[in-house]
Amino acid sequence: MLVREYLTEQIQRLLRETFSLEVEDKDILINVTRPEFDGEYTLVVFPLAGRLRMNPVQAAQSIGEAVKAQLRISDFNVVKGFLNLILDTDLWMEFLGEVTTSSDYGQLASKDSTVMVEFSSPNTNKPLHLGHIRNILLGWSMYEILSAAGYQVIRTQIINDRGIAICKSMLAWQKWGNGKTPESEGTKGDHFVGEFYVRFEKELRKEYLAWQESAHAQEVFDHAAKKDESREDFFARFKNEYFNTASPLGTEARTMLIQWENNEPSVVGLWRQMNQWVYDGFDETYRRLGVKFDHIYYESETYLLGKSIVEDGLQQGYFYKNDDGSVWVNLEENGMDQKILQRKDGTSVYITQDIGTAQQRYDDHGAERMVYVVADEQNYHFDVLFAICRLLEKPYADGMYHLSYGMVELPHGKMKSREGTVVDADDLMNDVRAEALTIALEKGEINDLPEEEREDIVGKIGMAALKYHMIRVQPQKRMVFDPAESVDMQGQTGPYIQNAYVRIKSILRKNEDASNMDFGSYKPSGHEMDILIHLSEYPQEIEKAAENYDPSIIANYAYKLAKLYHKFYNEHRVLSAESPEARDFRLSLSEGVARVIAHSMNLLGIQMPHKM
RNA sequence: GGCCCCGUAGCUCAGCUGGAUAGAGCAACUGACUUCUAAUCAGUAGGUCACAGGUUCGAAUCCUGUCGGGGUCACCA
Repeated sequence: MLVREYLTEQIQRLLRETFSLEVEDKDILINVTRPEFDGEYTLVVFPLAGRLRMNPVQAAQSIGEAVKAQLRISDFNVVKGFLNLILDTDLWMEFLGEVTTSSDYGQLASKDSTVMVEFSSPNTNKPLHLGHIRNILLGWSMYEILSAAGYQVIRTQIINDRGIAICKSMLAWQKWGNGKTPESEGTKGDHFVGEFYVRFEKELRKEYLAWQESAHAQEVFDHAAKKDESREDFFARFKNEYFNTASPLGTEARTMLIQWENNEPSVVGLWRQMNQWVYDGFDETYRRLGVKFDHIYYESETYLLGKSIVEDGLQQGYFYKNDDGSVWVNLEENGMDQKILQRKDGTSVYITQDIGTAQQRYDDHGAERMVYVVADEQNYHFDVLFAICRLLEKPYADGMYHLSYGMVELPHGKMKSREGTVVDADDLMNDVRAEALTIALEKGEINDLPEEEREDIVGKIGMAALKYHMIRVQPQKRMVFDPAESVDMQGQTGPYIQNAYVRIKSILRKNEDASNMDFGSYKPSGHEMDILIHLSEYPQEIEKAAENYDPSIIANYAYKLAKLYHKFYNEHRVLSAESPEARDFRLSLSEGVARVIAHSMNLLGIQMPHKM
């Protein structure tokens, strides 16, 4: 018995049969009744009144009478054009029975459609940081939410394992690594490689500064600087060009890239080795975050397919060749610019791999939709990518969606690796865990548990705090993250929601008589009704979160449910209720809340502890 | 400058596919643990929903413009 579904269908039928009015689902606007009025659900009659040729109050009154006579509605009242409905208690009890017994409340009917979700997608030259965490959490919860909404979902990532960046780390390791390995240094592989990337950048900067004192640099400055431009501004702007032209280190790195593309065994061997170190490190971080992938794509394996699609597009006249031999696409008709797809030397650019990867994925899995979880700084990139796929009339073009999210910033501004202000993912997880441990020890509830169990609980609490903190904000909003204040554990937080669950589990553990539940003619209180109503909203919220690609909807839903339960808990006794019927009802209600809390939090990748 | 996103309480955010008197948390203050876990609850205080027009029975929500913040407009990824 899905309450909202029942109301919508039945009112639609009733309007047709009793009022000869044919209306669509979407014209039946049903809200949860505001607390200051009597009722559980409210039909907004304004849109219907005109079509019934009545004023809103009359219309609401006559619909109310019909509804009361024909449906499982015990009473109604009319306020202006709002028809407030009071449903039969036994309908609610039936609903509660379903929540507590069926194993799949919150699992929507299969939609028989495959969706692919791409997330994380790191570069292989640096460890994961705060920004990746937001990405990974969004991607993971979209996977869970879409699955609950009835889709077949494939989790994927693209690993940018080739290009100049990884060559920088490789070169630095060759030059200054002295044969060290993550094992020899006892360092996590991704951090190990990241250090060499940083080392390279440091040496490059040193080299660049020295070069700026040379006669050659003076010459370049005299020629290329804008009028009134300071040396400082000019050389800041010139950095990339320096790397690509005058820099000895740059030359070495580029040479390495060419050797890689030519499959030079020594270079490819080193590349494999360093990437493997990174993957081992990433795997550990993913494990701690509780995420997995079904299919991992590597840029090194798809960029050639991208290049061949570009070639085909050129043959078929979708793209054009410039005088210098570079290949372009003109998207001006779509309100975008012209975009390069292949350099004049025939090498591919960033977007090429995405073109190839999309095709590869469609061939592999036939997904009708592909969701890309990528920061909003790449909005334009994805507009262009999707436009190109439409231009090429790819069958998957219309199912592509960019789940764009705002950057995570620190109180002082953006994270900058150069200034050492990057918040490392592993460090952050350690911090929140430590904070959770401190609070748990103060409370003392879990002090007597075995070490292993305690670790498990503290880990769940810390991760809940971190994950909830990041998911509760709508994706498109950028967020400021203050590592100094770490993450709260009180108020609207993950642990607050876990606490409601733990309280319920504690009650259920103490309940020895879990045999037949008999609610008799128990009439739920206002607080209890609020919980029932909110429980009944759950399927719709999942649908909404899936349609809008917005996990924050579930985060807010779960919080409200926990809040309602805490409130109820403080005002009602469960085990020592005033009657056996009340006790049975409250035990059931608690059980239902625990199930839905666990289910909804699982959609966010958050696990429940049994004690805290 | 063009295009995109954001602007709601001191701070962090809900509410936005038009509905009733705009809601939470944090911070501040006041209460509630011999009573199923106080990581909780109850209360006080806090608002020109950035601004100005428009659309209509009704606008925080939709449209237009303005202002403020961010992103992007690379043969970087």
